[in-house]
Amino acid sequence: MPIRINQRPTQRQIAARVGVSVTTVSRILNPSETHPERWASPETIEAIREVAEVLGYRRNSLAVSLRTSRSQTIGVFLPVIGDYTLASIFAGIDDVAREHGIMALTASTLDTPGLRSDRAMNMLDHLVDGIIGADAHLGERYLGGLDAQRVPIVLVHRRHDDHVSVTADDVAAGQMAARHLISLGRTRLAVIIGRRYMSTGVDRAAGFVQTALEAGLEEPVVYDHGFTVQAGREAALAMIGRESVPDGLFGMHDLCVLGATSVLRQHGYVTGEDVAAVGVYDSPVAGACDLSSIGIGLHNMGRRSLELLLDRLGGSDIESETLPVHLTVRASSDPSLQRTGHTWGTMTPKAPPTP
Amino acid sequence: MPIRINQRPTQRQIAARVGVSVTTVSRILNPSETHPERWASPETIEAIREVAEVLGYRRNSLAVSLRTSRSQTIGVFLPVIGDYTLASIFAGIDDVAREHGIMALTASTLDTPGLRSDRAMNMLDHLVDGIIGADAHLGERYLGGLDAQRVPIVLVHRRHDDHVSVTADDVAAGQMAARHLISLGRTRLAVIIGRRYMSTGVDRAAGFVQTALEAGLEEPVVYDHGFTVQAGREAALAMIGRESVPDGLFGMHDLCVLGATSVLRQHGYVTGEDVAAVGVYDSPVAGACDLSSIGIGLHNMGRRSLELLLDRLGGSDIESETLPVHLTVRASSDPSLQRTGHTWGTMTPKAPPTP
DNA sequence: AAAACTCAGTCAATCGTTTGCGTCAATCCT
DNA sequence: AGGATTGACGCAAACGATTGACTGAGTTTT
Repeated sequence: MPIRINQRPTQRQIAARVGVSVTTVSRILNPSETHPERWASPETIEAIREVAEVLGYRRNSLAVSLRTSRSQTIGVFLPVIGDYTLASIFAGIDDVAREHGIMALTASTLDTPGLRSDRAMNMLDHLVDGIIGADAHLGERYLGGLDAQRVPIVLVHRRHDDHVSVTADDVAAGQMAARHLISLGRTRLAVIIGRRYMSTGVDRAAGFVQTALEAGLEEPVVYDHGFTVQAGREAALAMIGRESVPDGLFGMHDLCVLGATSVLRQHGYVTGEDVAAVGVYDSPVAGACDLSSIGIGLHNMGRRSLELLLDRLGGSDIESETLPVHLTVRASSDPSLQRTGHTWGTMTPKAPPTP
Repeated sequence: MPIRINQRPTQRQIAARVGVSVTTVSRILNPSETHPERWASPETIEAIREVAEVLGYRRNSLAVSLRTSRSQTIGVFLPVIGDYTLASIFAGIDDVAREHGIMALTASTLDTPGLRSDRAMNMLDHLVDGIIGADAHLGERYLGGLDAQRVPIVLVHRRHDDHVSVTADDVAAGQMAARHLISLGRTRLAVIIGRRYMSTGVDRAAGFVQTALEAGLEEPVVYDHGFTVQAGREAALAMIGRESVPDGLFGMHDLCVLGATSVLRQHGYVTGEDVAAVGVYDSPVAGACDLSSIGIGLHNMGRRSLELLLDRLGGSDIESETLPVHLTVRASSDPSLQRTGHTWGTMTPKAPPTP
């Protein structure tokens, strides 16, 4: 008896084997929640279940989607994939997707709106039930071309007035960073904000600058070179070029702070002493490099975004959420803390292993 | 004239507007490569094109897939998402996918074979045309349960005898690391390999150990705590616990090396001097932290994996590929190089900004 | 004993495309 | 002039599942 030769078994085959109609098979194999009626006798049910089992039946999601116009699929837009931050958010999304048997179609859009539209079209062709966007730009409609298709959209990480979003409390993060630096006696502050279209950096800078001004400091200098290591390097070079190296630096991503401090260090500015540095995301490297950082529950942020989208798809009204942030102080801002990190070849005396 | 009210326009609507059959519409709107015959008069073609345009027609990929049993969709399995390495590979895959109008369904499997099978089932329900797996385990069949469904599989990053794979030349990477450390006069070597089921770590360790032995050194100690920062910390603690801190350390991931050196540093072993450290992947943090590292073209690796899969789907025979690796030496292994990295609060004299 | 009500199903349409096989006129060939 | 070819299309059956409407036998109600 050939169980499955090449093709996947279908309901029709089960129906034939059991001697009922596909209707009955369909009704038994996935009882609708709304009408959980008994559509068949216990024996028939048993028979269908058994044949399905032995044949290794699995429903064809595509056929279901076509019929029901619900694809159990969502689209996820990431500005870049390959970055810890976005990938972590996606991990949270993936988590919830798995729990709900949903598939995620992913596309990285490189923060290029044109690319985003193209890929959105592509996704809609696959009838995604909803979209999660991590690549919103301030001052520019998010997927404006998709108005006609009313597919629910939830933004994550970056906010935009047009849509519900799940973001960190970025303003609070900025305030927190500024207060921390000020409490350490730092007076000449600077902030690397990523790009001007990213609400994350903009909001953090807003809180940062506001707090600095309220404390009577000069207005912090804002650098918008990006959020990568390389961007941090460029920002640092700019600081050096304009001969205004800050004594307190806040960067919107651990990586750009590391990039910046590496260049500053090259020019003689010792991190933790000459310049206190604070990053964001509290990524693993921050821990390994003794970088003070403001942690954001990225994984949870991803989770919430899909949970909200699912609520929305379930018919509920949803509202934007703001997640709390917290600061972890390390030696990069407070040199009194033990340094564990990458102090390659310093003159620090070697200690014996602690017992 | 209502252009599209709520539903997406269909071929039927176009057919009705133009006054032809859906057959003709279908044939015009996507001429089959095999039979590029003229199915309609120039005027009809023009009319169909125009109506399609004005209605904003887009074909329903699901319906197409159902009919043709080709979904233009692939499944991608990642062990973890949120890691630079895997995310970069995925970025390469995503690139090719975009170029070919293919959608990628992603699932992270946390290196748990059961989870992988479950999600594979899910993907097959969506009729993925093929699968790319970055989470193969040595000594364990990869997706063995999927034999009946003969869906093409290409492995990436980690190899496995059962399938074609695109990997880095991991053995060479290990040899390269060992030779480098040996050339620096290091004699007590150790290697952090990730987990024993990862061909990456195992192969790198093989090359590393072999080279060390050939050079007449003692056999390097192997640590298999994992590849994360935390794993590196644990490995370092193990080294200290067994009182055999190496003077040359090779770790299979920049992050675990950073984790390890941070702990070692805490115990007085200065990176670059007491212990020369080399990582893998040459990630941005390696640059920022002056970590010597063996770079692998991860993005390209991802690209090649999907390109191979597509070749396979196109009917070609495909073979495994091995990509070259290259070492970038920085201060973590060679202290004579300029240190730029995160030397928080050292006593290095401050230099004036270079002009 | 007729009406009403379950139970255990079936029928057939539908989702949006694709595609092998016609068809019907006009034109071409010899 | 009669057969063959070509151009321009249409029919209808898939693909695999869902679902509102219906049926026919048995049981209960009044």
